[in-house]
Amino acid sequence: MALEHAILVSLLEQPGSGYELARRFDRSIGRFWTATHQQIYRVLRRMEADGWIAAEEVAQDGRPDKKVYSAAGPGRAALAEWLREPVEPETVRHELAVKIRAAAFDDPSALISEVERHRESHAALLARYLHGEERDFPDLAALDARQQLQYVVLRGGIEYERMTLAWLDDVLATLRRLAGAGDEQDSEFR
Amino acid sequence: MALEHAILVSLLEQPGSGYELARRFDRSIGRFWTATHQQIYRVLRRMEADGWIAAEEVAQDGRPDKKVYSAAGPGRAALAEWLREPVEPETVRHELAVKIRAAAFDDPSALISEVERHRESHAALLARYLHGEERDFPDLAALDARQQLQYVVLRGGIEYERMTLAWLDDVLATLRRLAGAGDEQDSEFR
DNA sequence: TCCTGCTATGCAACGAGTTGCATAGGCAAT
DNA sequence: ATTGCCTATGCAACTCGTTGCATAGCAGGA
Repeated sequence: MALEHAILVSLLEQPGSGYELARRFDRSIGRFWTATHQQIYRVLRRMEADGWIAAEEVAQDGRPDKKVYSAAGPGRAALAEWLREPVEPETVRHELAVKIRAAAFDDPSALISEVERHRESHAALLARYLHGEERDFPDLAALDARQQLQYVVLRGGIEYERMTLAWLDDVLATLRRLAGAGDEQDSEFR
Repeated sequence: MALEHAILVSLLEQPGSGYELARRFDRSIGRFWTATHQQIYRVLRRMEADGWIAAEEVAQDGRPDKKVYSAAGPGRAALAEWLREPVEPETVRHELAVKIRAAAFDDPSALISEVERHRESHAALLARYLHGEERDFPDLAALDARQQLQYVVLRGGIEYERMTLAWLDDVLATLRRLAGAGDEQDSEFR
């Protein structure tokens, strides 16, 4: 499990409460590691019990109190140890790929609007990444080590989205070709 | 959950036993949807109970009997229904991306050999994809609908691996630059 | 001969992840 | 006034996924 490590990294970059972490996982980090607030709260409690992180109660006005966590020494040590362990091969779950192969046994044209929706959401994400690139990394010469590593991960996201967009266009062309051919075949029976 | 649907697609493409399915998930399908034999057996039993698939006991000599499953009518109907439902946004788990950001709080050079190993395994996978492309899709003009859809998924895999290789080179260059800078800084203290 | 490995299926236990719901105050709009 | 949304945390129940182990016959090599 690496959720604990993803949380540690996030807390090292910036301390925060469970709620704040959940929102970070919905945004930036969440593009590389997803988690719900339930998971995060549970893991935070375990990590605090293990001494990986330290909590501080913070009173707020007009809002519920929050517990702000930050990474502690044992947490940093655990992270360093994890870094030296080999990663297990990524488990991939490409639902759309399964659907595309499934379309062979049904009507391929039924998938077109679905793929178009995917295309749009990937295009929107790419735009957000590019915006973040301009905003967070304007001066390439002035980046410290942490920023350089954040930036190379962002570049990976950008390239992934570009590649995915091109592939989805390829998929759409294929589906439309098959839908067209299917129509022609139907018309032969008239 | 889409494991059931991935299994249905696989059985529609070619009937098989639980064991055979598990091996397919280790190979071709497994690049887009992973599953262990335990999961597969459990889901197969449920699907058979629901009438989605039909089983036939097959005696073999020199080997244990096997149960060969094939997709039944209700299974096809369930698949068609699923095709019309929108997919939930893919849950991504990019452990390496987390590690790269974590490296900012430890020694970046400790990650280099890890990334190199990843690079090699992606290069090997790309080679296998390209080999499969030559073997399974030599005559592009003669592909039926099913093959065209399989091929467009394979093209996605190929482009993904190419993109990943390029990104890992980018990551390696960044890590080496940081490792070099770290060494130089150390040497200033001598 | 023994050990390893392959085919083929399965149980039991655990850990990870999801979903629904609850609390509780504040804010803004209808 | 009521409705709905936001911050902030949490319980309980469930499903999904993983790991370890078991059986059982056959094949091949040390």
